Amino acid sequence: MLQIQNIRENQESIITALKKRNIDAAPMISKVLELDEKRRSIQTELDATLAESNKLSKEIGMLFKTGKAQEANVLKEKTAGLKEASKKLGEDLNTTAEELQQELYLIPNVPHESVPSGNSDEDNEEIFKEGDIPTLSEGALPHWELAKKYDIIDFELGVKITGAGFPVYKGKGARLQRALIAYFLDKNAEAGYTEMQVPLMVNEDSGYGTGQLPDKEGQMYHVQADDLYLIPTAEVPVTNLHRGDILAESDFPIKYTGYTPCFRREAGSYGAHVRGLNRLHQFDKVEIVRMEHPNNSYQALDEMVEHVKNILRELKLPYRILRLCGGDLGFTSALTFDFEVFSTAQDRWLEISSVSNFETFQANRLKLRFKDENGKSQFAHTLNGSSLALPRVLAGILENYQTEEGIKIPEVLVPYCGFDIID
RNA sequence: GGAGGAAUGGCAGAGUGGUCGAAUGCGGCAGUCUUGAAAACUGUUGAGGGUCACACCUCCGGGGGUUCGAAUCCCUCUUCCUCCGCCA
Repeated sequence: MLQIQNIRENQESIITALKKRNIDAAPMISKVLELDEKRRSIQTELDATLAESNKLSKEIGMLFKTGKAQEANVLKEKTAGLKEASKKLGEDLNTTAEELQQELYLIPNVPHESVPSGNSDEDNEEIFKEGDIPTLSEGALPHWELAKKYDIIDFELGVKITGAGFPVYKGKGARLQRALIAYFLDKNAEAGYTEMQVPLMVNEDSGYGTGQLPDKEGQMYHVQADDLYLIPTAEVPVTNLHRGDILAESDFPIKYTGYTPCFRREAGSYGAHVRGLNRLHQFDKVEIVRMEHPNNSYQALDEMVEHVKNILRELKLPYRILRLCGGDLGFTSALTFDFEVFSTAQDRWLEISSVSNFETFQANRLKLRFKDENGKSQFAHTLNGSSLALPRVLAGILENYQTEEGIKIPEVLVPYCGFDIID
């Protein structure tokens, strides 16, 4: 959520920047400013009314104390009108503030200056590419065929017990997945991220805190009986760890990592591109989250990008990095880099990580602040990234590492797996 | 799930209708002293709105009510503690 003060002061530049997202924010902005104006004028009027009524109450108290009950009763009558007025003003204030809040929820984050304009993922800017694309032998298979051939992932079994998009990992497939999780967590810990195990269901406040609500209501599984949401990413519970906090400057940087299953309804996505592991309702992911001083957040973002690069290098997977264009940028993000692994057998790029700086957009909703050097409260910057999303990394490994003898295990994973080939 | 008790500032903990945004202690910050540190002493120290800056307004778990006036009384929700039940 954008800060109202920021909108007041920079409306022109905000509207210009939001054009990169292909939206004309001018009507929203002027509505917000209008409501803000209205809110403040009601507030001022209410304050004056309350001040008057507080003053009278004090006088009445004094009069009763000194035994002048009659004079007090005269004053009492005067308060009746004030009371009525302040009640009405209070109601107006609430409705206006609520309306303002709802409008503010609709405005996405302002893209960073480096974000290119564009309409869709076709306009994302490739900024880095690395790793050799393997030459596979004749008859190389996509991962869903490999999964069947070596009996390591069973999609039909998942359908039986739950439904489409909930695969069952078996034997060496399960072990490889667990190895990846452990390997990612170890790499993250090595880089100074503290491992956290967090709840997989969150309340509504947490959903609003990181921006999934109200924007992406339909994408989360909602447990209605208890009004809880299954997390779509560890970003939600981990970032909300500091909801409402006022940190000291010396608390920065705050670096967390966490492994969680993620649940996404992904309503309405079917077809060839969602086959196998490409898109699931439940998948595993290891996430990194940072809370930073605003002066340092872009350096932190670079560090996160470098960190993910290192992991992919070690796994020896061919990958590229994209700077997302305005049209593809997430609602809450100011700048996002996507990592994609090239899946040779599918002959396409698969998104495996997304690393973003939200600047103060989430912090404003979370009320996550810190005391600056002057002792003033300021919003912190929040960032997060996948390091990494499991299914597509798994798909990439299965497809790129397949040989006639079987699927080789990347060297760094062998100690975690306890075997070096799936055959 | 049943029965009782509780929720106050970073923490501990007073406050049961008016001068309480709230005593006191600890912690934090600044200073005095000291070669430096510690101790001691002095001062300072919640958040939000509003204003050029003041004034002023709101907040004592959340919401609602009584009253001229609520941290204090009433209703309700949530959470925590104790006991019982169930249970990985």
